[in-house]
Amino acid sequence: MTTRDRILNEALTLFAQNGYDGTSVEEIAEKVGIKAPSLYNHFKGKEDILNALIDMAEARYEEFFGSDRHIGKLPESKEEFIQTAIQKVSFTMCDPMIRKMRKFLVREQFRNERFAAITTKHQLSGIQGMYAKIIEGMMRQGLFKEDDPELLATEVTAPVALWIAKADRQPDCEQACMASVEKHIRHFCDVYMTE
Amino acid sequence: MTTRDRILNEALTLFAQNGYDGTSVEEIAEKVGIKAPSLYNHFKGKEDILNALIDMAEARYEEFFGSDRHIGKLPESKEEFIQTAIQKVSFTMCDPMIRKMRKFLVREQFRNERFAAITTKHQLSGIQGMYAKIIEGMMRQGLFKEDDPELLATEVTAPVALWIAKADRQPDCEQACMASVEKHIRHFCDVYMTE
DNA sequence: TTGACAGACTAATAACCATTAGTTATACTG
DNA sequence: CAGTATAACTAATGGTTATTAGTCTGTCAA
Repeated sequence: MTTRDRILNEALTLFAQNGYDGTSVEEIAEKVGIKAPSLYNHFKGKEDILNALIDMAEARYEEFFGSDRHIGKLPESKEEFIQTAIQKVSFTMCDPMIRKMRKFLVREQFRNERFAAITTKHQLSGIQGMYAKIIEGMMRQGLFKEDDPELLATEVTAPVALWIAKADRQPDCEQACMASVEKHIRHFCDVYMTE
Repeated sequence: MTTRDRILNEALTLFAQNGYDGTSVEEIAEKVGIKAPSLYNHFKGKEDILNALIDMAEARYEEFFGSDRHIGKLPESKEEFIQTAIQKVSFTMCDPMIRKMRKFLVREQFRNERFAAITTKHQLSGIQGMYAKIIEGMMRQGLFKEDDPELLATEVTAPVALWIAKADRQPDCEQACMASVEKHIRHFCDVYMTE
């Protein structure tokens, strides 16, 4: 792993923990194991690190939500839909790297329009669009009752987003949050799926 | 309005705009119209202001979500439920003071357990509990189909919370957000209410 | 009128922070 | 081996920040 990558990594950790303004260049350098001025061999300055991180985040979400590849094959039963969904949520909630990205974004979302747009894509339009496609596909196969896929996507994903946010704030209730998520998804399927 | 209150007011505005670490004591004093050192006649220091603000927020949410008074009389028809809900959302979304409080809280939610708990109360448990009571009451009157009131409360409030958050980031799409909210609430009522 | 007090001011301090300049050592490349 | 680029270091600069000490002014009660 290159020094540049290690800097980005430690910066993300600290920004997620204490925010951009709450983190000093010296802190970052210390975590990397170099002196602060050496950091200027890799980045033009503190803000340059921030921009590199938001570039990363944008690329990641673009790749994840933009292509249809991540949708994979459509679930073929109610139980498969539920299991797939829960697994995705559990991963998203607990994976340390994704959690750091998310906290970083939540903290800095008001910094400028670009941060705002990426946050919206991540929290709302991205996941919603992805699930809209899945639900639309399953509707065509008769697994979901006829309805507006976009609306259903919002209704299933929004509560999950709030519970994930709660788990980010209070990591000790991850299990409780996952239980709520499962209960919610099962209820959603009971209402909107066929049979 | 006392100087102390003006300090709190301007501090909240700046904290919501630029965050706690992004705001200097001098900026606050300048907005109030006094010099920075004079501010120490009213507060022990910068962090003291922060704590006073979070005290305010906690008291406010405690009063708002704790008592049953704010629920008022239960809506007696589908349309009344929808109109009441939309009006509440519109007010919450647009009122400048509430918006500042919300942005302040979102920015500082990771500061410590207290901030985290208050944020959760505001974003999740508070509003959800309030709507659970309303829906439960309306269920008893036969306006809602028999179901778990807590689950329904989450399903109706969570998407709204995300759209309000989006409007906080991108105030130019308040109208679009309100339109989405209305569409969502109407759909929710079509699915879960009787008739 | 006097005295107390709240609350503003000026001035100063000590810490911290991002950044720059200049130097040195190590590791490839011809 | 020579030369060059990379990337680390030390030291210093300029600016900002929170905070404190001490002083001055106006207001109200005795």
